[in-house]
Amino acid sequence: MARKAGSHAEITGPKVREEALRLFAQYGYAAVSMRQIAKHVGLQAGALYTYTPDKQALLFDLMRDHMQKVLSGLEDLPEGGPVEQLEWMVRYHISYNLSHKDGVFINYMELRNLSEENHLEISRLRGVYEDAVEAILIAGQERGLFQIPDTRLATMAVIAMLNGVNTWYRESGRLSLERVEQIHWNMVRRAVTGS
Amino acid sequence: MARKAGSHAEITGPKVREEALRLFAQYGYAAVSMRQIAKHVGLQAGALYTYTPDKQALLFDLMRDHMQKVLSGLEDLPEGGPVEQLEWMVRYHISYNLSHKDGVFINYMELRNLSEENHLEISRLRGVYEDAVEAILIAGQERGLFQIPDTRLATMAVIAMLNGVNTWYRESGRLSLERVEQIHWNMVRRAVTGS
DNA sequence: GTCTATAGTACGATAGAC
DNA sequence: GTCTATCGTACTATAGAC
Repeated sequence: MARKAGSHAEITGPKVREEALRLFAQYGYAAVSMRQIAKHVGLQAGALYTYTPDKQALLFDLMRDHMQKVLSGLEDLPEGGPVEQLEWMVRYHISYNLSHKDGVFINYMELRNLSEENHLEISRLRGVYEDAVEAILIAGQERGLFQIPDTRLATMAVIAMLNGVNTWYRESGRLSLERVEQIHWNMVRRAVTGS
Repeated sequence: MARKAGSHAEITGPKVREEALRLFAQYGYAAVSMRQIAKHVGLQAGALYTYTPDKQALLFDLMRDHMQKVLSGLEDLPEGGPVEQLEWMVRYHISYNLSHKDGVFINYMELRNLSEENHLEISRLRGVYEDAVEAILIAGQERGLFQIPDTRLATMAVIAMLNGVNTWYRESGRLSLERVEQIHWNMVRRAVTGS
């Protein structure tokens, strides 16, 4: 297909999202201007509006895409007992988050910059993830494998602990990813089973 | 002392800080304007500069004050064994954070909006807190009370888990503060001792 | 699809009156 | 200590040319 010089929709669209994600994660949604995003993509600011109706929609799309990818990864949850499933969840959560730091970060930090409608949808998706974790804890509790006084609180505590990894882990650091996963699994296992 | 009408330094100064803290926590530093702060205090924007050299200094002062209060609370750490000290830390962390939500929140969210120099100082203060927690874990490890493969990782994991409470706890909710503290202490104890 | 140009608004910070 | 007024700059978003 013949195409005008400077027309690169298939490349430019993803690049806009990529740069926006990076810049939002680094400086925060409110602190990043459309001009700044455009500059990093190699466009004038006005041209961004070919790819997003406005700045808010750009943020929302990035956050929703992140959550949808996180949730679709849950389809690989292995069959088996709650203990095996919980270990898989711990490792999946840590490794997915570490390989998608920017997405994780904006989903944490930018909730308050969403419109009310968009906020509701992202919170809903987050709830689906929390429910998936809690379902494992409930199953283990019912079979007497776990000793958990409150499965919802335990769910939030486990997720919070695992989220913490992203704040300090460095690939060049002292501990390998496998070791970090393993130590966290040990702590989570002991926290929910007492053994 | 006679005083001009509208002169209220002793009242206005704290009120500026109070409103700034509230607004920064609610909307984010970058999204809040000096005009907005002034309006909530009952001033014109220019008058704010009687109380802070600029917006950045206002943020930094709020964050530093929060960390200094958190750290000065550590002076009440009871003498005794590592297990008793760790329980105290868990309860202190949860209850202090829940009673100073806005301060906790901006110290989490606004690090990236600090100048490099200010960022260094806040990170240093945070490090002092982390070191205090780790010292307890190290003491327990040395006495054979804890079984922790890596005390630094365990420190970060415990702090992350406890920080999570602020994201979901509501006073009007299902669980009392005491119960939340107690359940978390149980999980932390089991995570570090395996019993 | 991207550009230039711009409308309309808001920002942080300062100057000088009172 | 607070006000009014304002400087200089930056913002989101749109219009119209190519």
